[in-house]
Amino acid sequence: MKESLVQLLQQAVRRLCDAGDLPAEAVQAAVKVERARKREHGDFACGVALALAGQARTSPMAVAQKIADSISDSPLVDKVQAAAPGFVNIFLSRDALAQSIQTIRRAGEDYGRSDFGGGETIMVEFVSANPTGPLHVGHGRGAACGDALARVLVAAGFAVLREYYFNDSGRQMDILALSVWLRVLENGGEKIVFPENAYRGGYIKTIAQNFCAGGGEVCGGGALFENLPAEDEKKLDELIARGKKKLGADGWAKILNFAAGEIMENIRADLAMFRVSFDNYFSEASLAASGALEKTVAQLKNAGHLYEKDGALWFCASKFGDTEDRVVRRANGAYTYFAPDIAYHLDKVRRGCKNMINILGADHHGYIERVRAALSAAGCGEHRLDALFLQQVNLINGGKKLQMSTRRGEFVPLRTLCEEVGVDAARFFYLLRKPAQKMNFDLALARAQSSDNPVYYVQYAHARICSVLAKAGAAGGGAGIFAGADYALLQLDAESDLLGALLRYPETVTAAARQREPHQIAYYLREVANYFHVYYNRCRFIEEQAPLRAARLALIDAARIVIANGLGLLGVSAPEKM
RNA sequence: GCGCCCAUAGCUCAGUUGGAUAGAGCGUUGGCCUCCGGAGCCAAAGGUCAGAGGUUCGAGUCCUCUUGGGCGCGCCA
Repeated sequence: MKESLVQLLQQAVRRLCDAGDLPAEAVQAAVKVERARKREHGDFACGVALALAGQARTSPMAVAQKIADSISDSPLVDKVQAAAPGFVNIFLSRDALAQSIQTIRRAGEDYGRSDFGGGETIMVEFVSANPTGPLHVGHGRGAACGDALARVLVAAGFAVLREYYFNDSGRQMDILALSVWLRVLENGGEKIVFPENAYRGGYIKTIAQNFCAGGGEVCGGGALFENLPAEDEKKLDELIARGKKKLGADGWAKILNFAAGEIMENIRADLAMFRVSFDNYFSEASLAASGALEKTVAQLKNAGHLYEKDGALWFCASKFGDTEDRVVRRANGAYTYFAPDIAYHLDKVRRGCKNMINILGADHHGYIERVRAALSAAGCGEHRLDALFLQQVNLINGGKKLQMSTRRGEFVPLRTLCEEVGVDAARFFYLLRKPAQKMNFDLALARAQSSDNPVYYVQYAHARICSVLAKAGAAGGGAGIFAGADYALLQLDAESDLLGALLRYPETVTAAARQREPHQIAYYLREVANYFHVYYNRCRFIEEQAPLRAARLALIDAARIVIANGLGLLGVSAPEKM
């Protein structure tokens, strides 16, 4: 549609240049057409005349008039007008509009799909919360956004892989094991001093109980808390060392794996509840186990991108665009988290991902450059790695702003939010903000305002349409309620507004995919719902006059399709009744 | 100190790769159901788009600076 209009305009400009009405170089002017924002401005508008006026040394209005006059007839176009200060406004023909209702209804569930992505593989990595605690409302943003983006990309013609990467090794996991172990001892009646900076959440106690119930045994603490270092983090490390000594490597691993397993299982259940699914859960520990980690380091080393300094092994990231070099292996022989991350992203490349999008919290923004640098160093520079940074979700508690912390046990579980307001409202709530916008979260407020959630406005429009269609079907004896429609009778402003919005759906989907901004779909749907509700109040659909009735029912059926498809992209249900 | 993000109505936020008179929800005020679902519709009030320069026919949007806020800068993850 847009393309053919651009062509019409270009032809007109060329004709004027050939005729000498415009300077010859005007042919090269970029002709852009955009949706008109106001009804008086028609359906599409073009601003070339404003740009050409300088070259032509006449007023923009005169140029616009010339262009409007020399546009050739087209079945698409009803009329073309020049408008101050120099826009060319295009009004589509009723025929073109009527046909588009049929186009939408024929496409049905496929309306809005495109091959914009050309079938290219793209991996969306999101959530990726470590198994140290349940998902909280901060993770919910990543889950809602990542899942919606993945759905949008699928609709835009990409082959999408969804992946969850979790760090199931390293110090965090030891702290988790320690936390559980101490709670187990506590259950056994021992007197413990639970460290301030271990995992304090109540779920740790539950895991400890389950561990005991499952026959897990642990040795007692004894002098466990004597002579500990004063500094908090050192204290944890010492407790971990004592625990490992007491339980032995196997005993420690048993409790660690049990805890991580329980938490991961819980996370998966929460994600399923939140209607988020992954093609793959990728374990960091598996990279070491499979030898991929060693292999990656060797590969970089052989290529001459690693060097030793102060006993540590460094990657010369600064040669590949990062601001400084980064440690890959510490002086104590342990790898940093960066090393497996390199191996992981090389594995993505190995699996054929030309494009990778990592959805990360804004606090990880320095991180993506170094991984990119590593990809270039490994000769995979042509594989594109992008990050979508979601700004922080702050927790508001009694008017005070806290940052959510799994360690301190300060968070609201995602599950709690969904139980309070429902999955639809929760997902829509997250998707109502663009990624770069920070977000404060107050459960009490969310609960109080849940009935104001615009999701109901959109769902209500869908349910209303279904209800009208059902009634019309019943009244009309069932079949054929759309038969004999005369679309030329749709002459209300409310009708052209609604239809105009419906026609914008496909480009809204590709824009959301291109800009990685699923929130655009949410705002678009609110607009469509608004046009529908206005229409609903403006006239009756189940009309006496059959050709008009059928046309109106077809139009709202098209609206039903768009709303259902759009909500589907957001992972929100489109109920027929509410 | 360096880097990234943000600043739009009383509050929470949109604003289509620069377009015409800057929009919506909530809140406030006043209207609309004998009729397809009132979780709806209509209207009013509410703005120096943080500030100052610049680019452009045209700037909330792009560039520079200033102010104010968030985050990051570890051989933590």
